[in-house]
Amino acid sequence: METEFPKNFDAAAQESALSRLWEENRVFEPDVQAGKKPFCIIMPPPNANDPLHVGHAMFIAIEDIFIRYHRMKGDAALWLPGTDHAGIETQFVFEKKLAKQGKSRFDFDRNTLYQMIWDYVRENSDIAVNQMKALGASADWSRFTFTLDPDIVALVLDTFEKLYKDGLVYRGERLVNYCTKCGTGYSELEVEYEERNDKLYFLKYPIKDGGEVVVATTRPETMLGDTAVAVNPKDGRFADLVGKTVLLPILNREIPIIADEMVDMAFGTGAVKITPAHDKADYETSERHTLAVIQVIGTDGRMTEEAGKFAGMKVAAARDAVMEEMGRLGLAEKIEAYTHNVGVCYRCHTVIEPLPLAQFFVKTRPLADRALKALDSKETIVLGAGREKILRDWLMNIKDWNISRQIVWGIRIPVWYDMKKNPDIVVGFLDAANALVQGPYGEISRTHDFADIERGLQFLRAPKEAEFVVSREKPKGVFLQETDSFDTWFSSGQWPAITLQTSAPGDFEYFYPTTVMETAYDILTRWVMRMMLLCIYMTGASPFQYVYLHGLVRDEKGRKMSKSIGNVVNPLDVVARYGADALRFALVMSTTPGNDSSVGEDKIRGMRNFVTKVWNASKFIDGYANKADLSNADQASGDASFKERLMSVVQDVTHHLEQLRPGQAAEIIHNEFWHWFCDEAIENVKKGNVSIGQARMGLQVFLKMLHPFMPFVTEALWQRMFRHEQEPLLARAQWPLAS
RNA sequence: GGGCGUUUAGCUCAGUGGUAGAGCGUUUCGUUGACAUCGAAAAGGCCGUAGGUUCAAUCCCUACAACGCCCACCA
Repeated sequence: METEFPKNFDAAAQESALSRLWEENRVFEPDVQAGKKPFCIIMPPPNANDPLHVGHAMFIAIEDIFIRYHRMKGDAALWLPGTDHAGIETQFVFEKKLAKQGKSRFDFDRNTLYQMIWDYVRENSDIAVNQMKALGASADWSRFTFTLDPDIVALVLDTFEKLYKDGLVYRGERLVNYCTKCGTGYSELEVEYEERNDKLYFLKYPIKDGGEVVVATTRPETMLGDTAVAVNPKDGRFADLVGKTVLLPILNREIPIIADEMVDMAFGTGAVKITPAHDKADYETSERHTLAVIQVIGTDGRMTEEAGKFAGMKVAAARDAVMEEMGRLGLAEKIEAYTHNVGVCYRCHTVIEPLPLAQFFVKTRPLADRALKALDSKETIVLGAGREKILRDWLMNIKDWNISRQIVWGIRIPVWYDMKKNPDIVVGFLDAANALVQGPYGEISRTHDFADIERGLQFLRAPKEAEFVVSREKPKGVFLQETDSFDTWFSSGQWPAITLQTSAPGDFEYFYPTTVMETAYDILTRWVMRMMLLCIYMTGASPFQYVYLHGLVRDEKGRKMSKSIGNVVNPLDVVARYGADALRFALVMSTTPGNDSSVGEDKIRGMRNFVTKVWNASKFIDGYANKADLSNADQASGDASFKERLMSVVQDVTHHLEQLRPGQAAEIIHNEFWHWFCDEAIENVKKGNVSIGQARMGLQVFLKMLHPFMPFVTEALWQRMFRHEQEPLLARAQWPLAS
């Protein structure tokens, strides 16, 4: 006997039981068979230890719709989940935790620190996964992958070795975007620009033969590292100065006046101080004129020994001190207010300090050309309000990718230095008393054993000429491994290829290239582009056919969600109050790729009402059908037109899902179910114009169409009303055909 | 400075070469059993501005404006 039909769908009480039902029946594992069409989405891996925010809920809703639809269609649908170690973010969070305990990362040797973070991540790593399950994500959890799984790491190292052998990885000294607060360098993509109100300082530099030249700068403290003054060769005002020598104030260093096209005659005085170590344009100029590179700012954000008496001062203090000194010398001409854009760290918004550092770079030009070809040939199609053009723009103007990060939490670069051959490599390590000892290896090794240095190793800085060996095993002899680790995106950029190579035997051959990559547009370049670069290089094929870029979720007033405004929607709170189905539908209905959407509580409540509507309509049909005598297959005058309309809805919904338009599909189902099926058709059942048999059949069709969007309530109804028929689980039922 | 996107009902957003749509909000009415987490009805839009193409433009083209994003950037 059926229990009495409950008045409402109790989402909170039933969702976990329904999840178990699906998991027990292994519904989410793809039915891999020859002849079945593969459909594969690689889940964008959330940070392993982060709780979900509403953006995650968005990708889960959209991807789950695609996956559930294709599963019902009979495709071998694989949604491959995983999490990311998120190197910098995670280490940053962990360091904050350490700071609360009055400690820092420099209190621990690398291995200890790595192990501590590992434990911390492990402790929290189920958070994201359980929350995704709570949202109904029908991913194949049996294939779950973590970026630091040993088999994944092995493949990442393979790729590095291959790139190195192919000459696509090199070690080079460049001006690296360095954040002195985070203590690591970044690629171009992690630098943001902010408008700042600063000052433009006009400094007089005496010329050796007499006279002076005035230069304008926003950073007077870097004058200590000047190695030239440049003017434009076409600038008549300075024609007779080119080739003369300037006596750099304070340090009294002799530097040349050079002519270079890079100088804008109209800006400032037309004469520019050249500081190769701390300005990108100046660095390039120095390469053209073979000028010395003198680093006066260190990675700690303080002035170096090269800065003479300013050594040890922080940059801001040094700026004041230098200007004071220049004023005393009568060489400060004037100071103007000046507004310009300053590069800042994308994460902590500290001003980025360009510093000369030897790092590993990936030569991106040849990789980008192949990615462009994949776009040209439509091997990969980008959906998202014109964002393919932005991607193309990046690919056409791409710069080499700095993949070195000065952090512990990540995959350590498999590069080794023979310390006997490279005594000038600077090492820093914790000695027996846990004190940091640092200096060139040649000197340090006189007073410390190699084994002690190796054990307590904190960091190692090799000059760009240092010889190195690429190897995942420690070579025999006195070798130390590079202490930098890979940019997190170097491993996640290989994600579609490497996960499928490790998930299950045959997966790669069957599912690669994947069908859809669905993610937020704000990581188009950081992630999607990198995946195209690396996966095409690794496999020869672009990793996905379609890129579906969803927009950012904003609050009901269109504002970005932020902790300071206090408008952050926590998806789990919403699930607890309104159910996962309501949240999913609210996020998806009427969204289009590439455009932001606003979601407030009103919308979620409205969709919860829709869930209730589905429940109640089902309840009515169930009760009505039980009373009616279905055995004599009654018919009614409106049955034919009912079926016609139903089939037309099926056709529309299917069409939009095929076209990757879940927002449109959702809107049609919503409107047709509510305003046609309920408001008209059910009323016609009451009037006898439509037979209950037809309505019951229609309900089944609607439940199937609704299932990808709101899996829980529809499965609950299916189990109650239709489970005895051929299809025991709605999640595996056959998608309706528009016939 | 270059590029891209957006502009539709009070709000948040879909959509279409041929009398404009949804949710929420508003107004009026309705508590006989699917649903008040509801139903019926209604108000509310020269579909950013100005031109052009077309028999016909909210939709295609051009220019402009506002807002947003990406990139570049003169030290």
